[in-house]
Amino acid sequence: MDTATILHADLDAFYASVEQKLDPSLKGKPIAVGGGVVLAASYEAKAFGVHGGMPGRQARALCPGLIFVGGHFDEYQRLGDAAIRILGDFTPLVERISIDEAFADVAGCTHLFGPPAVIAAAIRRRVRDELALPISVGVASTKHLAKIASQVAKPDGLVVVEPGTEVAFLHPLPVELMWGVGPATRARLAERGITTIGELAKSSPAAVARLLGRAAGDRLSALAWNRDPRAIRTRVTAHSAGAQSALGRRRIEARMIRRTLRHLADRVASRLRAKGKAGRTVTVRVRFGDLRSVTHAVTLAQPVAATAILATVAEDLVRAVLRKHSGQRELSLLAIAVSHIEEQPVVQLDLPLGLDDEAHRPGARSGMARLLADRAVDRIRRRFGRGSVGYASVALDAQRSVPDAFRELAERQL
DNA sequence: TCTGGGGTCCTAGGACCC
DNA sequence: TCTGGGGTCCTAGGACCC
Repeated sequence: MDTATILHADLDAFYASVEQKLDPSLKGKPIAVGGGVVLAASYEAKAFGVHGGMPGRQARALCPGLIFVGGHFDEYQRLGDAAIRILGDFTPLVERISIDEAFADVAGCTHLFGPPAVIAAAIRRRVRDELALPISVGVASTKHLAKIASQVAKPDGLVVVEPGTEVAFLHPLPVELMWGVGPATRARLAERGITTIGELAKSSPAAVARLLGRAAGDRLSALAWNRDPRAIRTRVTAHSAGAQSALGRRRIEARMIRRTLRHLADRVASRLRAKGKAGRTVTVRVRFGDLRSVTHAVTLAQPVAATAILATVAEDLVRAVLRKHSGQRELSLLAIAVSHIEEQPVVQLDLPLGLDDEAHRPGARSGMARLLADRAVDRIRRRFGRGSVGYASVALDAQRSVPDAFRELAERQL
């Protein structure tokens, strides 16, 4: 690894920066996107301890001058895409990892644009000039190190780790800057007196593996010596799709569970259908009033993409969970996820409905009929918008804490 | 610090097969 | 009577990331 051609580009406090760009009077002020829940905070707000996921009132208590803004979700998508496109003007080797963050390998384009550090500076300039947004970039020989470099560069900075200086750069830094070290791992390492990446590097890999498990131990030991060459992956598709809904604290009640699961199943299944996919494993998560959560899963013989079937399977799973935890009185969250996703060849729309065995049972609606009904709904929504048609009981449910537009920003390509 | 939503990966145990 | 090994799939839970 004697070249440093990997870039990691990361828009700073992205949603909040977009709001400050759209309304310059917000510049330099502590702002939070959201209302009941903080979806994103500006640096000025973060300085007070405000962060994403925090309840609005708690944020207001921490930061009395905090300004709440509603959120321009379409703008986030548009500007995020535009920033990634600027990377793409330099190289096709771009791996986007979220709406506001991507890796790029510029090894093949230095003859056109100059050394990686020059390219990184050009990218930052273009994002500033064309989009009026701050962006930090790290340049290094590996993805992981480039990512750490961009973190160190924040806000609105550039850090280049020259070949040969990697370990000297890495070792004084705290372990929690490593990808994969969160609160639990940090605490476990700290018990052993390990707080810097250098201290981790000097611990025996066997000891680290005993502490954190084989895979995590091996990986972190490799990272600590910058021996983790991962390739840029330009086409990454998700292996699962899910949706969840926080409920506050509600008494367990069948009708409310039904409605919530319908809505979640609709979100997940329509995404699958839009990509011609279906999944065999259905997992539900139930979080109780005491915030303890339980998952339950089933793998089906046939993949599902029909809303009604997914909803029914999910209801059965949730019922089983509730039977097993009959002491619980309240729910705080329900979630559905579908995995084992596979291509679902487009079914012949003109196939006679009676072909499905299920249809021979009196009163049963066949899987095929359900899929056809879903497709009709999908078409109407494409023409007239998502809210134009849906399950009536669900369409009325407008009191969700997070807007669907915000959820969509986090969805990954299936 | 218990607070939102969409994801990934790992571990461990059990079932089942050869 | 319990002795051996390897592989795959499934489920539940945990940690982590943005």
